[in-house]
Amino acid sequence: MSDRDMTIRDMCDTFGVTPRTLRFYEDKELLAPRREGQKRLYSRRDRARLSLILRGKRFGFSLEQVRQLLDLYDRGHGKEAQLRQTYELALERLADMERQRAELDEAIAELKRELAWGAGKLAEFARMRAAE
Amino acid sequence: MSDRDMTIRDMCDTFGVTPRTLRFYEDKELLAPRREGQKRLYSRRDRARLSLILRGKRFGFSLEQVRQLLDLYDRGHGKEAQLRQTYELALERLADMERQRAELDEAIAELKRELAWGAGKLAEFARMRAAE
DNA sequence: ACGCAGCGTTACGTTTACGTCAACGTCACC
DNA sequence: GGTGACGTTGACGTAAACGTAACGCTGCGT
Repeated sequence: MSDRDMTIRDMCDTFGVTPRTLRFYEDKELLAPRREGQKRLYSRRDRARLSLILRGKRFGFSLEQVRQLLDLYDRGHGKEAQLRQTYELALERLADMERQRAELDEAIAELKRELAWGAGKLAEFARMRAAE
Repeated sequence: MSDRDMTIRDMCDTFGVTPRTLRFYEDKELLAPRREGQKRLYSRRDRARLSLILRGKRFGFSLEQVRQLLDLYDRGHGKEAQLRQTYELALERLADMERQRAELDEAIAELKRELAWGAGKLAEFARMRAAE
């Protein structure tokens, strides 16, 4: 039952997305579920792709980048050149993410300093109340 | 000369923003420079506010949140209650930022694992070429 | 047979933080 | 008295990733 086709609702429940999102991804050519009459049917392969899409988003890839990666993956099934391209792109992304983390760390440190200052001020108020 | 009013261009050069940005902030009531005829003149106080705005942005506050903080700051000049509110808000932001960093770390680790896998595959290709 | 839940398409709305003209004013300078 | 350089307002455009109607078809339960 785990490898049967799923309806759009099943997919939404499984992956925590809305129908609109799935149709949107389809529109962007990230997904291409089978049709049975009007209804969309998502195969195991579609589910694998959706997993990759969502993972890509967690990594901060844009949908467009994800699409390129999926295309590469599809077309270059194990072919070295394609893998290398994917690899390079991921490396760049990693660099981006580490830059982001550095900035975030910096901002966190700065904010903590401000908070320490504020805490000091508040403690001052507390002492004033106590001394009165 | 450091505490004289500045023109919009001076501001842009000093803070690395565009005129459009300054007008936009004014529109959003984040800034309210004096006018001399038509021209905007930014006082030392305006510059201080802009610093705070940009710092807030680095912290991930939205402009709307920044506006609220500036209002609090203005109206509650040193009054404990206002300071406390600002403090609380900053604490929440800090929590957000640390959550973000945790997610980012997680994503980085995951991406690194994928990269390691890719590197392995690429090494395999290299070995194949060497063995031929 | 009736009604409604659920899926479908199409198309416009939303959010944030500005960018990008367009059309005009004004000031110094040559 | 042009010619730029810089300033102004106003309005529309942009990006991403969907949300939100609006309206129709269809199957299912009663």
